[in-house]
Amino acid sequence: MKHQLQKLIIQALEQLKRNDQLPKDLEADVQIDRTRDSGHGDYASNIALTLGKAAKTNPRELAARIVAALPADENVKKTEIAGPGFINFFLTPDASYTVIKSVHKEGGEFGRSDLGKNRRVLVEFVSANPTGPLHVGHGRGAAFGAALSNLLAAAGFSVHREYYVNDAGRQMNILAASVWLRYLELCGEAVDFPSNGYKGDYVFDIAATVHRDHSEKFRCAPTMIFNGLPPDATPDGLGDKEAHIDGVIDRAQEILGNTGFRVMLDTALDAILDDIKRDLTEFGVEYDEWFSERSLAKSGAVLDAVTSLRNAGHTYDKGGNLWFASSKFGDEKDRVLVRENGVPTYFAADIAYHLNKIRRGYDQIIDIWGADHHGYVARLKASLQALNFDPSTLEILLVQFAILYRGAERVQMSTRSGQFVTLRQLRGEVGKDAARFFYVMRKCEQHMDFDLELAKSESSDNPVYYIQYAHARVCSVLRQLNEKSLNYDQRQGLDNLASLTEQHELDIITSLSKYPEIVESGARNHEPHQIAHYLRDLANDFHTYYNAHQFIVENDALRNARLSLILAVRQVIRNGLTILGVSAPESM
RNA sequence: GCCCCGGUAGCUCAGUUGGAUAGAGCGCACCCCUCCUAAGGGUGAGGCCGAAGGUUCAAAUCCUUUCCGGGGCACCA
Repeated sequence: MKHQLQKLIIQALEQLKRNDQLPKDLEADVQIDRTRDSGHGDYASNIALTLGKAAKTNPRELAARIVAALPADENVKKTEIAGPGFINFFLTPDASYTVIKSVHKEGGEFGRSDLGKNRRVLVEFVSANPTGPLHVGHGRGAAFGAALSNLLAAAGFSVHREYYVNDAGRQMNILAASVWLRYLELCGEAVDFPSNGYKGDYVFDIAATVHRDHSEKFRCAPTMIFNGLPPDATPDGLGDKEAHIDGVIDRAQEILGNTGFRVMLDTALDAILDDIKRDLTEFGVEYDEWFSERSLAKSGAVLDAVTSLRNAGHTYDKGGNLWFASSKFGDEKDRVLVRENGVPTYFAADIAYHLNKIRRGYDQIIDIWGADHHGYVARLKASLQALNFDPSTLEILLVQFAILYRGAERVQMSTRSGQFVTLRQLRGEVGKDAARFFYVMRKCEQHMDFDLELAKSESSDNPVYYIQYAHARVCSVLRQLNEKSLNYDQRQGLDNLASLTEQHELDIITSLSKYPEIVESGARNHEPHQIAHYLRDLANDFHTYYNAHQFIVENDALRNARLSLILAVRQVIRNGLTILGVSAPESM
């Protein structure tokens, strides 16, 4: 409808230009907005206000000319000029009813748009290090990334969902060493567990797997490991936990050899990655690809990336390290690519990864990161720019942590102690649907309070419940219909939409017609929360209607018309919830 | 020191990319079931859009300055 009105105005403007009532070279960006107040009609355009100056006429007079030049349209009942020069459009009732027919005809496809024109988008999200289970911070990235991907797909983009597996690097080595030490404990050795090691219970489980499969093959005396190492950090501030754990890793690699160390690492990686995959699947989050960091190093892509930067003349040696002059491209300072020991940094691998993404030919690349990584945005974009790629093809969205509350009380979390709230625990407590919905209720970069009590409550205070209940209620009405030995006659319903004249009904029809616009604007702005808020409003419209009117009435035509309307509501709720990854139950 | 995010009703937040009289939920005060789920609905009170300048026909929205919260970074992946 919006686009249609836009066309009408453009035609009117062309007409005026031909009549020399407007300058020929006038460029106009025709905006059509929904009115806030129904007294202002259904849609409004501010075109006369924006063109007033360039056309050297006062806006109201210009508006009058545009209206006079406007071609007739069967959907437009009348136009009015209002306020400082707005053109208000009033639609005919028939035009409004069309949306119900569209919903019935298009079903699950209703609301889809071709905004994306099939352009290929890669969305990378979660990508948590496989060093432990996902926690509630990752949960928000997962829910947001999945919802955004679905939303982009609904808006006509061809979406590729990807998880970057950090299966190389120091953190994995620390994990492998941690597993080994726990394994030694299982063998009966007494170990001073490093303060910087991974202390979660899952490390014991992995160690037990190693012990079961390899018995005591990797056993050695702890003194062989710890003698002569830099001391670990102590509570009084002495020692160095980083130097200590690095020492432990070196000893582990010496004592176990490559293959033995690899057993620790791979057993851990397999177990944790499997767990993460299962966790995400249960959370309703699916991926097209799990991209391995290790594969980049193996294929030489990391060294290629470094070489490319060097050949482009943007690197230099200092203090034994190879630096990238990222400050020339907007970063606040230069960054190390390859350390003096010859090991490329995580950053170098990240550059290689993004070059790989670009070479795969996506029109747009979206990274969804935790907000704690925001310092990396500038340097990564700098690297793409240095290699002559357009940095705007890469869009990095930062997701803030969610702070959990139980009622008014803040839930404490601590990664250090290994006692964090996992995503799995959260799902167990509030359920998948509530978790998915609550996570995407806010803009991603906004801080969020997640109230566990509210998420669990079965009342109208809880928006998930409220929306799902509206869906279930429609289903319930249909069951009632059957109990009264009546059937829904779609044909008759859609032929009698004109009998829907109650204000509640007209309000719902307006809401339904907004859905495609919400999908577009949500996709354009990367804001799935728009869908969440929209569904809340639609559910509210429905419950209000339900309370005010009977649907199962004597009059066949009216009854079927009303049923057509509420079935359309059910369909749109279902479509919206599907994008958010929330189920639409038939009964509750 | 630098960077990011936020400041809108008592609370939690929307606000259609700058539009007409700033919205919703909760909470509060009243009210509504012989009726498809009261797991619901209605009415009302409640606002200097943090502050000050600026940009223009028009600013909660854009720019500058400033105040107050929250988070992050300072050769670690």
